[in-house]
Amino acid sequence: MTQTRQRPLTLRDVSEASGVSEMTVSRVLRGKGDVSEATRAKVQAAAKKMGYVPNRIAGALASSRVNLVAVIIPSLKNMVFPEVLSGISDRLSGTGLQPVVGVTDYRPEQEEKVLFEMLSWRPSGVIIAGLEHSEASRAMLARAGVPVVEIMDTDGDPIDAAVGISHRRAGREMAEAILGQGYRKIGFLGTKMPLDYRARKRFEGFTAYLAKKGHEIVDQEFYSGGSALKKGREMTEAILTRTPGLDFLYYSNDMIGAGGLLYLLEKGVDIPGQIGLAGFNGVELLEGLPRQLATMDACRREVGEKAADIIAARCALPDPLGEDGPVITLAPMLDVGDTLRRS
Amino acid sequence: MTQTRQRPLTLRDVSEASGVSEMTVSRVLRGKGDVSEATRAKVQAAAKKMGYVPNRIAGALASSRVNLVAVIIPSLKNMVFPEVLSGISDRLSGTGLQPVVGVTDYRPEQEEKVLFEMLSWRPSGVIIAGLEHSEASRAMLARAGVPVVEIMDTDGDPIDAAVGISHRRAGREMAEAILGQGYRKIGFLGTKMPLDYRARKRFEGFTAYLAKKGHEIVDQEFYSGGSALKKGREMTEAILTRTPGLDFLYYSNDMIGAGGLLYLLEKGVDIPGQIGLAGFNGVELLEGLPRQLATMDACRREVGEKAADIIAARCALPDPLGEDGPVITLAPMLDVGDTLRRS
DNA sequence: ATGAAAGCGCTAACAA
DNA sequence: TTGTTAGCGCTTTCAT
Repeated sequence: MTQTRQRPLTLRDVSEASGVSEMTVSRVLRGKGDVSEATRAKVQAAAKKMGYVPNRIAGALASSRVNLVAVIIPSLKNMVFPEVLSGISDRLSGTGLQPVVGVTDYRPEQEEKVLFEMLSWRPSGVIIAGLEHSEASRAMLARAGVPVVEIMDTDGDPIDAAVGISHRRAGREMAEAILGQGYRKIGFLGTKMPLDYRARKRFEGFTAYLAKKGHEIVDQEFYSGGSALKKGREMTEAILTRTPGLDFLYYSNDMIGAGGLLYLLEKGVDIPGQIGLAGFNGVELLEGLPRQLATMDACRREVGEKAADIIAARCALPDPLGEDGPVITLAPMLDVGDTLRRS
Repeated sequence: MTQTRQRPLTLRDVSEASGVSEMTVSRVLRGKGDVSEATRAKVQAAAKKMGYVPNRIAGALASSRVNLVAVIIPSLKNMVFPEVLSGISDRLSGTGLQPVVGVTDYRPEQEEKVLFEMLSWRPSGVIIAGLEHSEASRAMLARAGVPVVEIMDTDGDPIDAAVGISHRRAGREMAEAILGQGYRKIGFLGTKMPLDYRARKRFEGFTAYLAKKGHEIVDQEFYSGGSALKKGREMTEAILTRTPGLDFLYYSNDMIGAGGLLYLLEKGVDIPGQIGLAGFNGVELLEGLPRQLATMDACRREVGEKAADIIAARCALPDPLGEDGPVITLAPMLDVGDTLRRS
């Protein structure tokens, strides 16, 4: 490694190299204020030649402005959050704001740590998954003095703004569709995740609707860890061995649903005649399966986009905290695919 | 939103609230230096009650120490980088270092921008995917004055340290295995990504070995965008329609390979008798498929772990740039699965 | 064990 | 259009 320089360059170095005052160099590099074309060119040439990289730490401290948006999500491993992220970064690009991602692993203590860590960099805004946070986290968010958007869920009390779907409603609508097609002996397969509040809300909405119509879930199966596709197979086999009469399987996510679908097709089960299936999320993967699994789209990209828009808009305001942000409830879209219609 | 406070709290606020000098408060909060138990307790109580969040910007400026490691990767959308990331953050946790992720979308200009942006926060180290960077990027990395680890690939010239596999060798070994099983009419299916150097190196290694043995690829098919699983189906159909005699399909990633596998099984093709298949990456998903697709593991998790270890170790050194870091070449592991043996 | 002073590299505000 | 001065909120260093 050709170590060109131990000490990073400062504005002063550029100033000396170009014979222009630090202040003017700063102006050129930020594109603010009036600078003559000649000076501008001279400074830019010098900065570029030296390979000057500004020190945002100093800049941020001096201006008390940080172009960072903290994005706090539970996981990167399941395709849903990367899509949200991509919605966020698309909309943020061009606003001068930059997303910075923190991952909580669905653990509240971890969320607290990550949040503290990120807030200590004084970001311009926070986008955080879910409405359930520890007391300490809620307090930090409320005091942070920046716009906060809670995403993915609107069943609850936002601290500030929120963008998402109602998972209770998603569960309810799925139940409605399933009963509507005449399925009655319904099994549920999900994650063993007491802290995945959104999965739980879907489950609640689902069972509540069944109950209202005088039905209930006949059997259920939970898993944790491992390859979701494989777990979907195994759970499907397990639940059908235990309760052979089931005519519908509702999976808490598309990946395990896809595993179940592949398993049942191999077994030669008539889908959706003998058994109907549905998942949740609307992941792209489904398009390549032998049958299109019924699912419900959580509008992940759109959630990210809208959240980013809210942050960007409020950061542009003179008083970003003038009033609470909006609560935007998107409508989850049922896609019956090939596995949820008996007609 | 109950806006408790407009101005974030400072050390001074905690100092006043606890009746202890700023300096001592700082010592308590950082756990450095000798502070009496009584003072410590008093300060901690005050800070906690007020909900003080330290200002790292000021801290970093004053100490010229930043506990951030910049991690720059091409994409979050394909399961490979999330695994690398999780390896990184596991190993970094406990060292006091925090990963910060930037995404380049396989675009060199974007890489340059992201890198500049991250370096402007003066991170303690950089982990960046690939060995191919623009001149400007290489210059920035070389001048950054911090350890740099280039990951995923070791076929080339690292700036400083590197951890990865040889993709040429991965391609070569796959070719060897395929020819070894007697397959001769080989088709290649990949991404239309001139900037995915690693995919290209695998391809080169693959074709070079075939050539050495007097063979060559009979047909090929490329795609871009869309659901990889679905594209895998479509490409497989396309290539076999055009060139029906193929007896092996080598896919540049497991996802399109999985799509091809599902397609061929549906068509009733004898796998691996009539046609053999192989992908690349060793993704978890494969475990749930009807047949285990042959693949080659890129050791993603391990790459992340080793890269993080290198950074952590060198950051702990008095002179992190004393000498160039190591180049660690991991051995890609061939997994023949169920689709690459005729025996 | 605690405090006081100086300054990290930049930018806001003002002066020229 | 350009330069000067005074901090931003912390930590370093040195004194007590």
